[in-house]
Amino acid sequence: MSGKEIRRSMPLFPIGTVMQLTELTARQIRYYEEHQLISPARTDGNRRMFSLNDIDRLLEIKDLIDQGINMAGIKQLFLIKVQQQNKVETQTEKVKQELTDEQLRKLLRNELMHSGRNNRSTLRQGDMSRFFH
Amino acid sequence: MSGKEIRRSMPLFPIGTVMQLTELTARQIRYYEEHQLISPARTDGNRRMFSLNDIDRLLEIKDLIDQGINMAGIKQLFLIKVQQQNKVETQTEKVKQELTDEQLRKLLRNELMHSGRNNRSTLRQGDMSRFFH
DNA sequence: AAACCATGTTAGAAAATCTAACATATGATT
DNA sequence: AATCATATGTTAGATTTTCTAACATGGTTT
Repeated sequence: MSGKEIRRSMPLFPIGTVMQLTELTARQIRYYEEHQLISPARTDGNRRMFSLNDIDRLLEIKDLIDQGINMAGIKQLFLIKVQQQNKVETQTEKVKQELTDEQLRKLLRNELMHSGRNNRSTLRQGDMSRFFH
Repeated sequence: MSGKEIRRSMPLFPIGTVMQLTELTARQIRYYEEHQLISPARTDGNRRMFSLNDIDRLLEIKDLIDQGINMAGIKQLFLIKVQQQNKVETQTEKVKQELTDEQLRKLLRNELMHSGRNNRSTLRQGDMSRFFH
């Protein structure tokens, strides 16, 4: 349960890299943080460090902005998204409760093979699964 | 053939991030560059920017150093590695030449399904496929 | 011991990022 | 039309991060 791994939530990128990757300006990125659409980590020296998840989120934000949605709207959409997510999860829990051990094993095996863990979004795209080779 | 993608060769990480990820000091990283074991990109402002490939390589270097191999030895090993790689590739080429179109299609299909593109190393591990979730 | 190798440490300069403030274009509200 | 709010641009000054270059040092090799 230890060892060096890169997780989607690991803060790895400085704002300059994120600017390139998202084609957003530093001003925009900071503004979205100000409105709590993202919460990048900070170094000891107070520089923002972004994770892959942060970048995903920024791409989603960009998309929604392009669709004319404002800060408040985007915040709401994100809220709804987690709710949906939670709903799905408790639903899954419930189903699992009803399964026999044998059935459970099959289900888990299947779950591991497919679905890349949670990241299936309720909204549009914006995740980076399409990126890595 | 365009669009924003993250490639293993894209320079994304500043040296600070690489230090964390590899547990090498800045001094070490720069020293290895000096000896041409890596060639990180530079920003307009001359700051080093590392790709996933660079990080892989640094992890390999670290490993080889731990095994007591020196700069010259590592450089040689890397040289041999590309030669091996090239050999495999021309071999593959040759084989493909001899195939019918039908056979070729099958082979390509297979190649796409398995083997994550080139990164199977001749040496030990050191690639980051194990990292991402 | 002398030389060499890999790394540590330091100093001074330059680049990247930070916050805060003010500026401005666009669209909505009165 | 005048005003307001929103999202973003721009600037200034401070701080952090990274850079190169030089010198220091503990092990190895000769």
